[in-house]
Amino acid sequence: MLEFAILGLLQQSPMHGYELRKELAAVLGGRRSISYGSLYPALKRLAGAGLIASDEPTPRALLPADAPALTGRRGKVVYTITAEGKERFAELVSEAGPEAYDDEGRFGVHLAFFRHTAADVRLRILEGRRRTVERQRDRLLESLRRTQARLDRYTLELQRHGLDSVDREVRWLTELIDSEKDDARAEAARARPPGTAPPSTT
Amino acid sequence: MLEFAILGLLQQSPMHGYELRKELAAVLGGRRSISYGSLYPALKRLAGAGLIASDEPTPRALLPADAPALTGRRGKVVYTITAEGKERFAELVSEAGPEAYDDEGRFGVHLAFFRHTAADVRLRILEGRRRTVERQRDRLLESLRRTQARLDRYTLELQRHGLDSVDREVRWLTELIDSEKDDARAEAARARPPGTAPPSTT
DNA sequence: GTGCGGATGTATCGTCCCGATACATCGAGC
DNA sequence: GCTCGATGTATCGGGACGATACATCCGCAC
Repeated sequence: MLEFAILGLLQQSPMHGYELRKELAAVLGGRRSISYGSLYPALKRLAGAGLIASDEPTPRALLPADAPALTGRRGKVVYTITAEGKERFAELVSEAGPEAYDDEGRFGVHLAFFRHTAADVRLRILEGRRRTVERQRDRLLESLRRTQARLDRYTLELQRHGLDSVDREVRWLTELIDSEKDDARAEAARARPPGTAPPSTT
Repeated sequence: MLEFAILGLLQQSPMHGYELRKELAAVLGGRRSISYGSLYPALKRLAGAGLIASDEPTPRALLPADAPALTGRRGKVVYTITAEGKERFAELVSEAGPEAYDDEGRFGVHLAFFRHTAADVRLRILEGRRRTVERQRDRLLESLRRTQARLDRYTLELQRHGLDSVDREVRWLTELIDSEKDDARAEAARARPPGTAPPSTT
């Protein structure tokens, strides 16, 4: 997931770790952020796989003679996506199976890069996510139905809030899906000569 | 966090792993569940620390003579909380610092066992959680304000939904806090002789 | 009556992720 | 002149997760 997000961000422009972390936090929706303990190993893995290149500039070049021996003096490391990295990103961006929507974080990353995703894949991911969240809601409802009586106020309140948030997510996804379908219809109408019958909405 | 939840559940009654996992999922709000890859190591840690005892019954006792050699035949393992475990749980339940509310999961567990928590600690945890979530909201708003222009529809939509969910959580917490304060007032009124002046609401 | 799927049940392994921590620089404000 | 917070790179230990393996029992369909 992290790898995916990193490739997506580096696709836009080269960055170093610090920027990457901030952009990542924005992409992830702001609620949960990524730690350096995840970021740097991920960058290493990506570099090892040849998907990104680390550009380590000014390793203390053109120094005055009184340079402090060899203190750490780490230079900024700029990461750039490679051609293989772009290929890999294209692959990841067009995956439409459960791995694209079952995990919340992963789904968020897909959504963040939807502008690089084909329209039909977008729709499948959104609908898949909706199914996943609906199943969560059903499980929650079921569990609430069975245990409601012997729950105290706080647990009940927690479940209620969870249920509410799931409901809202389903509604949100439905709006997105509807708007996607509208776009698709408009697109089809644009490509079709006027007066022709529109295809049925399956 | 897991340890905390396990102790809380075993406080109510002894269980084996499978039950524990299901109850855990309910406690966690139903959205994210715990895997065995987390559960069993946690149980081992707790047993190692003497906070729970594993009761491994019927290790193939009273078998007919034609018992199948020594096939695996694992017996059910029932876990029981020990006296030290109860002490530890009491400690955990009364912690009111950031560790109680900064992490969502941890906060959820605290809430789930609020009936074992003193009223003043409850209030401090709820208010701490609200501050944490409000800070998340502020960061999100700030980031939205700065980047709004150059964001595409999907990213924007994701942020909007995130913001909405944060807002809802703040409102929910406020309701809980108000209701806690009402309870506290009622309690104080009950303990106070009629006609005495109520304490000021700080 | 038999077989098959799904719930119950215990457990491990590799991989990834996180929090804490260390180190280093630089601009702003006190 | 000094401290505080942002910028910046990096590691380490511990913990969580997904995948996987294995075993039992029950009900339902064929």
